[in-house]
Amino acid sequence: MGIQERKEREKERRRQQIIVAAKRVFSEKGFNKATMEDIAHEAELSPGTLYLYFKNKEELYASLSLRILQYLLISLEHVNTEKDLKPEERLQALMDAMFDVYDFDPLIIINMFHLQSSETLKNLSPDFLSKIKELSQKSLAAIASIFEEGIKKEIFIDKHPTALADIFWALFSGVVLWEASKKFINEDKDYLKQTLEAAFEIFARGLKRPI
Amino acid sequence: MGIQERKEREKERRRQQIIVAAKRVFSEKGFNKATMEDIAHEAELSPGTLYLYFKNKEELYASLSLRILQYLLISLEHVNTEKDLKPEERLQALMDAMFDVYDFDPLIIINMFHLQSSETLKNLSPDFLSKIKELSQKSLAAIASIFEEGIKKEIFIDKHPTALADIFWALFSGVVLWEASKKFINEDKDYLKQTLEAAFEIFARGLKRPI
Amino acid sequence: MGIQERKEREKERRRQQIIVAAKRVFSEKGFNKATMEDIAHEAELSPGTLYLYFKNKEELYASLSLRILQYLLISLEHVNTEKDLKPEERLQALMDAMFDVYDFDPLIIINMFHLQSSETLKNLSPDFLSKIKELSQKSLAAIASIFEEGIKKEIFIDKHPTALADIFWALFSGVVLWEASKKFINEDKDYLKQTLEAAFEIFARGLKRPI
Amino acid sequence: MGIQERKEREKERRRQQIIVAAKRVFSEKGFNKATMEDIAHEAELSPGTLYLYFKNKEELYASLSLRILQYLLISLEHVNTEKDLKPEERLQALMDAMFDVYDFDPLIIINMFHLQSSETLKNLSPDFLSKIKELSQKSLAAIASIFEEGIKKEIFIDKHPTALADIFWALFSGVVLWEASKKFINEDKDYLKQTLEAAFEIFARGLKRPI
DNA sequence: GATGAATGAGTATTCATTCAT
DNA sequence: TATGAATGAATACTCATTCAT
Repeated sequence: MGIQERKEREKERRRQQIIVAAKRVFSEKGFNKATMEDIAHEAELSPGTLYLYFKNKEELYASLSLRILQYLLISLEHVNTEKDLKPEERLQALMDAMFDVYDFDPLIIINMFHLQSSETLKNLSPDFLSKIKELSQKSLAAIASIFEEGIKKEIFIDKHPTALADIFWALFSGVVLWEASKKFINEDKDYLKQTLEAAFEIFARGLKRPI
Repeated sequence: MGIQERKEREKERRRQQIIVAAKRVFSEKGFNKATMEDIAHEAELSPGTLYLYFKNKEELYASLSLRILQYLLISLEHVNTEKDLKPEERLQALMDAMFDVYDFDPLIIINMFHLQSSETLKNLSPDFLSKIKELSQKSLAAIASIFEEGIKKEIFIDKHPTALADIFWALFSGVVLWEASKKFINEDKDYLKQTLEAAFEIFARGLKRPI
Repeated sequence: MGIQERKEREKERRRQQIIVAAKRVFSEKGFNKATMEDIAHEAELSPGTLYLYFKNKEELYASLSLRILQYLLISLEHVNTEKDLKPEERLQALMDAMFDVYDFDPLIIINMFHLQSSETLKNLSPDFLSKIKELSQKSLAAIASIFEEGIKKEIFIDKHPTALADIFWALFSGVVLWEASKKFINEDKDYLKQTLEAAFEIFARGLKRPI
Repeated sequence: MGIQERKEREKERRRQQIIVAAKRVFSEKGFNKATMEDIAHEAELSPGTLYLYFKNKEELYASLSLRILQYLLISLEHVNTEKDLKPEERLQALMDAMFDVYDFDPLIIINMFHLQSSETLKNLSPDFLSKIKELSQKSLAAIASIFEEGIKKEIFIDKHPTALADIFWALFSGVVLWEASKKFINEDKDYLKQTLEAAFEIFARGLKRPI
């Protein structure tokens, strides 16, 4: 392992160290109330150091989303590349993947909505922004692709795969957000999994071409 | 009309004047960038006056949500009180009502999510908060009630009406938010209505008990 | 006196209050080391209030220059409008005026050089900037005008009045700056007046057309 | 050449390398906007290395002035040591020397004024400071010495040579600064040489004892 | 000597909120 | 009631300088 490579690795470790701290602080306080000093403190670094690794507060926050988008895309591609699945089975695999992604980071949807606010987008560097867009589009495309065979074989209803992907994603994110909201308002227990399961069940049935 | 009552009416008019101005400013700039001075200016009042009618910036913003929640509840109750509708017809009426509510104020969902962030809730007065919760719960209950007959008659699947209400609401808000997001990222045209229609179609079919 | 006018007057008083405080603090610490908080403290106001009257730190500093430029221009115009002065007498009046301006504010030249740095100019509002330029140009023109008659009557050498004005101003500002510098380096006594007098004497003689 | 000496030479080369880079960066960005990292980058060194050769940013900047002061002093001494010059001729040689020094580094005066600000002086090491003072005083003395013979021979007016040196230096620096300023404000062309020539002409005539 | 990653003190500016009038 | 001038807490970000390697 050359010196160059070791440095690169060290640098990546620092980034992760900061991201982990940022996630903790942002989760607890939300974007606005969390200060860079809080995060630096949590990461046991000085504020200045954060800026060696992230352009600004927005980009640090957005990095959390980037990470999850990467995880999401990999999961989705896995669903697509699995062989010999019937359309219904592949749909089931998609749903399982979404549960998995949610488990990996339950803040996924909240992060992503913050990310998409126009104010935030303005403060990101172009490079960063295009990475986000690319991952975002690929993920959607991956979801769409899952529906394709089913549509072609006339098992699923005759909609454009992209439209189905939008609806599927909207349903997923809607349930996640809504269940998070209910917690704030009703201080209920966490029904996320159950609701999501029921939602997916309805979606799956609604997706099938009526006989 | 007594003096007391006239004063009350005058006061209410001021509140509305401020709310209208606030809506314009918040829509244009978003919560963070909008300043109380902006709103005061738009309402042709002084900043101090705003605080005679609203406890603080958060509560002013939340008032926008309150207003729409009231509209929503009335619409939903209307769907419920209409007589002689078959479950499928009532479901259709619900969907139409949601389109209508969205037209009344397209920012509905965005407002509501801001409202539900824990940061915001902390700054609201208890009175206000309970009004919100009440309306919120009543609305959900109204939606749930729409499904009841269909479930009883075994036309709709056998889920708890509240669960179906959650899913329906999540689907609606998910689509609204997601389509808004896509505009930021892809600068696409506005496909909201189409996506919503397709989503509702799938939902309606998925809701029906399989034969 | 109407309410409007009284408010206007009150506002102007505040501006002056701030300017006086700013002058004290900037004189003592220089532009960079002086903080807005220092100035606010000196003015017995809060930092925020400074920004109600001045756009930013640069513009507050520049206001000091504006004030002196106004004084300078009035003095110079006075020299020009005085009647029945022979060119030599008018030149003498100019020199006296410069002594007077220096007494009014010995930091005049130092302020003005800070003002003219390009970094500073960028931070000024266009309105402010054009006021500065206008006063600056008028002052130069006023000096030039003082030389005109003498040139026409062939008492002074045959140079363009503007060129003479430049040289005169350069000599004045050069002496002021240099004597200020010497104080820092040599901690000498203040020879400004003597040096300026001698410099003016040489200039006056050099200005006369050789026989 | 011993090892010691070779090291010494190597060290001096590094200093020059840094000074050259510093000059480029400071010229382009000014003192405040120029960062030590900029300079390090320009010198193809690391920031830390700069501090092995210069105590701090101020002293690095001041080194530029030191360099030009050395050049100035040599030029002035050359004027003094030239033999068989009549006072008027020696005065002319002085003026030529000043043109030459300006050509060597047009930022000379701006640097020197920065140098003389009290803020800067506080940050210099005593050694460095006394070098500056020494060169500065010697240069003034050299200028004064140029006038001496002319005064003694009653060709120049009867002022103390040091006073004449001050005035001469003030005139030179005043013109340089003023012409630089005019460029910022009026975006005029560069009239420096012309103005300086005219200024020197007036000075030379004013210096001569009236008959 | 040279490096360059890490430091952390330092500050202009904003804006929700107040309160004397 | 209404005003709007004044407040002052709060914070992202910079960059000269250091020091372990």
